[in-house]
Amino acid sequence: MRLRVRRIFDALYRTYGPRHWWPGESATEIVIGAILTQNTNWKNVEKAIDSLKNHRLIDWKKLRTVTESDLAPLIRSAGYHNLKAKRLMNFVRWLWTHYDEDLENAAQVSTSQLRDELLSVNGIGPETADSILLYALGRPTFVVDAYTGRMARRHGLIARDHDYEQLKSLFESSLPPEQSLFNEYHALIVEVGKRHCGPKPKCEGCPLARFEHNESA
DNA sequence: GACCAGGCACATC
DNA sequence: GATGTGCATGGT
Repeated sequence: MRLRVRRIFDALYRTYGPRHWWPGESATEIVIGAILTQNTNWKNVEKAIDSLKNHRLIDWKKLRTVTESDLAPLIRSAGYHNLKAKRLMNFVRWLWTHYDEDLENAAQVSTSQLRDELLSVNGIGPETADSILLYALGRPTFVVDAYTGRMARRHGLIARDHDYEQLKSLFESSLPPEQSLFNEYHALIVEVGKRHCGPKPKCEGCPLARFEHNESA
């Protein structure tokens, strides 16, 4: 199974090449994007981020000065705007309280401790926490998303539904713990996911077609 | 108009 | 522990 995890990566990389992820100009923008993209199309998130940029709000110190009701209309396009305004401010308060508004101050803290701290913030679940750790903080932690689960099920990596942590450890135990590899792999899964591995499989031309395929999955 | 998108928290059984 | 529901906009 571990070999298959690596072979799937090779097949995806050969087809799509490097993805240059995360699409964001700074760690701050990546964290904000990770929260805004929860269950949401990235295009809608980009509009919200542009709107925050126009208000010079991709900045933790500036974000300390606004309220949730200031923020919500600016991120409207990303959906769930009231909820996400709360979640974003929860993160802002956490960063203020624990790291003096600066992600760099988290550099000395172990990945597992940081992950636990992030998960304790209301609105930061496992995928968002891992996205922040991997893409904003450069930690080698694997990000699992809805595409990952479908791909793993349909292409014989797992028998049935596994929970987030089980899927995460399958990938992490199959690969050398390198940030650049985990970065690329997750991004490639999203790419093949968008093209072929949505709720309804679109298998024509899929680079994973030669791997076992469970039609019922 | 239905379905989907790079989740998460909370209620209920 | 599993399952269901609210949160919401914009693209296809």
